[in-house]
Amino acid sequence: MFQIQTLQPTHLRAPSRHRISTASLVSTSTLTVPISTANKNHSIQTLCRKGKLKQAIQLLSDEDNPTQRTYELLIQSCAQKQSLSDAFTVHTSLTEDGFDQDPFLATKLINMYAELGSAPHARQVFDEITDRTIYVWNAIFRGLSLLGDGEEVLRLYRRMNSMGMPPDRFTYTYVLKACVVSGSELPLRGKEVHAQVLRRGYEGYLHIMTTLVDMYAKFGCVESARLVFSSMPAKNLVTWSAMIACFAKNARPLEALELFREMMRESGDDVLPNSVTLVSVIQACAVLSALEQGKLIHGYIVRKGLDSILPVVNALVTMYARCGDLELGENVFNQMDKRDVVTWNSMISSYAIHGLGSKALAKFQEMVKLGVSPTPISFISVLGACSHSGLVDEGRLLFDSMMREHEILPSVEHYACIVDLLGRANRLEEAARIIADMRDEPGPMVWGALLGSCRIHCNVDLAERASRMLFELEPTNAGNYVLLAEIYAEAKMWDEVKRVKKLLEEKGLQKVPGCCWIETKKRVYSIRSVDELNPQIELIHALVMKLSEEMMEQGYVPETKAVLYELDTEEKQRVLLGHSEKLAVAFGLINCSRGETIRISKNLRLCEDCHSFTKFMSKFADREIMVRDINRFHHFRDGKCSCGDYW
DNA sequence: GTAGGGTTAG
Repeated sequence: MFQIQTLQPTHLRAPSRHRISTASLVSTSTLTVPISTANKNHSIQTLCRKGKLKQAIQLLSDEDNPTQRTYELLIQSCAQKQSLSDAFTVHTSLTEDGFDQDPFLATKLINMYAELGSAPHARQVFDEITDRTIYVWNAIFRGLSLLGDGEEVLRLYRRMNSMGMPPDRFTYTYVLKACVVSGSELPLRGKEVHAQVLRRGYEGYLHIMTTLVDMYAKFGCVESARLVFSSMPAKNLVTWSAMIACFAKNARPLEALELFREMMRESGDDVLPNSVTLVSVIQACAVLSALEQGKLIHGYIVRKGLDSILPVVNALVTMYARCGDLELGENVFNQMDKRDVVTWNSMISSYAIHGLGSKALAKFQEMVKLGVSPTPISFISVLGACSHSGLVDEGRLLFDSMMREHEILPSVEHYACIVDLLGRANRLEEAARIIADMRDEPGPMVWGALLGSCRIHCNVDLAERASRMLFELEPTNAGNYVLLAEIYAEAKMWDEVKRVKKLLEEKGLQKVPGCCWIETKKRVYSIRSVDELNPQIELIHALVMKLSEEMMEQGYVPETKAVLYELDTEEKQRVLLGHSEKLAVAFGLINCSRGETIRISKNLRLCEDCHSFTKFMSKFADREIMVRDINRFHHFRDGKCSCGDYW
């Protein structure tokens, strides 16, 4: 446990009032003159402003009467320098000089300790100050939220309420943020705070309402976010950006783009998008595989001179790759005059989703050689790349190098990658052994990776083991039940299929419906199996049916094992024909011009039948078709797929 | 004296 006693190491210096000052005597050529207190305070402050903290502290030890302002600057300087030891020295001195009950400085100290990453020290300052002004309360809320302890913020917030201390407009923004960071069961708490905001008449405050939009967004409560957003009579750029980000991050990319257009239309020149807004718009294009839209946005970014802002350019690299145009992504990457680790990670994962494992590996090595330290995400990306390309041994070596060469402790995410890598390559037992040897609890991601591999290789025994864990760890994730049912279906264990489907039903869960997006003529369309809104839907269904029949005459054999019903083959084939990606392919054939690549993105993994259907179609209709599923890209051309049927 | 939205992966 953390030793809070270390907070005020009084041994660091003797109490100032009993000191015999030496440095306060400045030697001139002829005599020694004492510097006045005002001058010394001024000098300490100047040193702080110049970033010379050590010298400032040195001078402080000889100053008998440091002022509040002097301590304020010293505290700020410690935070800037990220020096906890200097912070202790300053804090000790401040206490000895009798400022420990000064609420102004207590606020600053709490902020400082929060920025230095020490919750216990921030907390101790808070606990020891008796005059807790709203600034002091807000500081501890801010600090603990920043450090991720939302639960504690909410506990303290309740205490503040019961003490009769009224919150102010700042309090709400911190407390709402705390709801987000603490995670568990929190939409409910967030709602309570929301209700309080309304009861106390704070609904007119832009900051608070924007924070509310963001809070609901982070919980995935898109409708609640939208309700707050719509209720706001006045909105500024941050509000619009928060709502656009909400759609982009919560699988509603079309609405993100729509809202962006609405913002441009309705607000005119009053609200012009900045880099933050555009990052979300780029992400939405990426999710949709909306290449033309993305290019338009890129053009806008260049015209506005925002093309040197790293988050923007990094998002562009990813966007082009996810839209299927890897080369454009590479161009952006190559033209950048500065890059950070995120830029490299973006490029590595771009190669990963295109199945170009060796290129990803080369980029990773180039990055390391240039002295850029890989982050945990770099490893997730490069291991993912190995996984998609079947570079099993290379992946294993990388995994082993994490700790040895880069001092990065593999997290569950990395274990999930290595399990996926081995599992896909049908080294399932080896994967299971790695799980058994893990020091930490494997967690749903790892078991999920194993179950996914069992699905590919139809390993019923291991699948049962993995899903037992998964049902316990995440009982409401429908995907796990569906995967297990598919494995049973492939093994023709129909009673088991029924049992799993019943489980799903009992829990009131539903299979996530498949959805595809396709862009043509600079517009993006969404396509679902059941879609009354699409005026062409009947035509599309009919075309899929006709094409399928014609292709079967030429040798296409429907892969019926993904169908979870015990039906005869013909009926199964009918079920498969309703899959959204086949509809999207047909939609593309009708609506995209000849010679234009049909680009589709999908919210789930591509099923095997759709994969072979699309492969066949690329030759049959002589069209290039690109499909991006949840994991990676499939580039179909002339009857073959870029994934080499390994996905 | 304090506040709101964004980059890479899964």
